[in-house]
Amino acid sequence: MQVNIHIDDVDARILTALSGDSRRSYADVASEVGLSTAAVHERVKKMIERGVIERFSLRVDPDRVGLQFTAFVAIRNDGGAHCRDIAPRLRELPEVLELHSVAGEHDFLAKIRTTHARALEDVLYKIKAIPGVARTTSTVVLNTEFEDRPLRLPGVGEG
Amino acid sequence: MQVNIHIDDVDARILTALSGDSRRSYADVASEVGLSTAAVHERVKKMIERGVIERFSLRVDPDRVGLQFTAFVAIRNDGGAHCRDIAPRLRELPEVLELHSVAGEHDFLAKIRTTHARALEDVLYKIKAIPGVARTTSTVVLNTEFEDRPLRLPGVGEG
DNA sequence: TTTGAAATGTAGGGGGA
DNA sequence: TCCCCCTACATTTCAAA
Repeated sequence: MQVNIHIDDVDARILTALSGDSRRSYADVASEVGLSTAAVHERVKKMIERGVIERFSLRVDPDRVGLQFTAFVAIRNDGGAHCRDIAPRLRELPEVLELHSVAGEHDFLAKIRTTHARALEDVLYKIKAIPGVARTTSTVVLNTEFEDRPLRLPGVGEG
Repeated sequence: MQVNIHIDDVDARILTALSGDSRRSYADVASEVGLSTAAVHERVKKMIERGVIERFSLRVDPDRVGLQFTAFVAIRNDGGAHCRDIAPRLRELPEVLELHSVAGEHDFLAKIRTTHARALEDVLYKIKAIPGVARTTSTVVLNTEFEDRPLRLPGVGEG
């Protein structure tokens, strides 16, 4: 089954193979998907060019690099002229790992990671100081069951 | 400044260097942090052994692989005997990208990605069918401002 | 497919805390 | 003493013709 206009089934299988370990050799991936090394290399290159692959990255255990504390912070704006400027300001805070604009009661949902609870307080003060931010609602993470799982693409592994 | 017991400053700088592009050669990283290629290699190997580096991965643009729809789903359990079994059941669903046990009004917060809104409905039915799940509250993502940013470790880049 | 260039990964020796 | 770094080299992988 064709997944979409950006990638075909073979691309999807290459992405799946690499997402678990992006340092696998192309020869290794090639034997898994049934292509030559050069063909895999060519497809990876094209997926990078098309923006399908954004970058090769590294999964670090946050607990072991001093980021033991996680919280989700919902942010509501005041409906004023500053609303458009909130996201860029939040991007400046390294503790804000991800930021989503959301529908519903709040306007943004931020995933935040710090060394400890006390440090979250500092970040919240900074967020509340951003013009246009009306209020924040924090949800403290007790335990992260899982995150950053290897990719599971729709339509792969069903044939 | 020593970040913590797991890594020192040099490790932190290596992680920072690799997190933006994990395919950078060790020689390249070595010249940046002021070590030999072999020393960088050795440190990376040890960080893998100690679990600091969990894996080398790949950042894929979800919009281009058929995952255009994102939602956060808060899950409340019924306080019964099945509560311990909810997380493993949620792990079986590939659409659930991450799962956190949280304090507050709800018990779990799940980040879910599907092809479209209709597909989220299917996932929600599956979640509600899990024994112990009392109810779910979904927050639809309108736009992801940013996520999976390159690492910014506390105590790095301040010296 | 082939082939040169480059990167990886291992071994052994040396120096500083 | 112990830990870490460096040089050197064999092997593997890359990337273009």
